Amino acid sequence: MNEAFKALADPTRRHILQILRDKSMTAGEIADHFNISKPSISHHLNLLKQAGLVLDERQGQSIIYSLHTTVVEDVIGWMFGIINKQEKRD
Amino acid sequence: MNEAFKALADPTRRHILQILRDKSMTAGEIADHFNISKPSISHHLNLLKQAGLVLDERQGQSIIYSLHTTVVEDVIGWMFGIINKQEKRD
DNA sequence: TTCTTATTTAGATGTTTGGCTAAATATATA
DNA sequence: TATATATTTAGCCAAACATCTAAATAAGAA
Repeated sequence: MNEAFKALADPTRRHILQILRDKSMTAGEIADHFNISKPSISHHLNLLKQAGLVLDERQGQSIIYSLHTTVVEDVIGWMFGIINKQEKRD
Repeated sequence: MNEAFKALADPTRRHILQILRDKSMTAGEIADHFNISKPSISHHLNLLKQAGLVLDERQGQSIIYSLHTTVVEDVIGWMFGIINKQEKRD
């Protein structure tokens, strides 16, 4: 989950997740939302993928990225653990 | 909220939050949980404070740090926003 | 006031990160 | 096969970050 927290620390990467929330997209479509070079966006996508926050799938020439929510749920769980004082940790 | 996400990206700082979940502590007591110099822990505490994740209060010679959950709740809200596809953003 | 304890500030250093351009790879099409 | 399109990889650089030691500040005790 450390990689996920690190991935979430960057505003561009959080924005990518918000964009993917609405619909899955190719790397190029995602890049079109930013004033950042495609290689840089590709690098961000790779970090998000390593963190388990997105999935990628090649479709012809393009690679389609989609949200993967399992790890997000894990992070939410961790955060709730911080908030809920009464609940005893294992 | 960007500062909170950045603060959460570091494992030491997340550990500090977990420690403070159980009870508020002085900077020194917190530092005793780590093999890191006190100035470094002090720096982490300052970042957590800037991010609104902890509060500090002087009590005599010591400074007591405590969890502040409001921003954690905001972050959780953001994360839920990522997960819940159906919910339309404003 | 002087000494001790608790904590932070200052300044230095090595590592990580986010961005870039240029080159490489993968696929589709002519 | 040759060319075009989509994306990633490689290599570079400046800024940010995590850590350290030494010095400064704040409060209490002698």
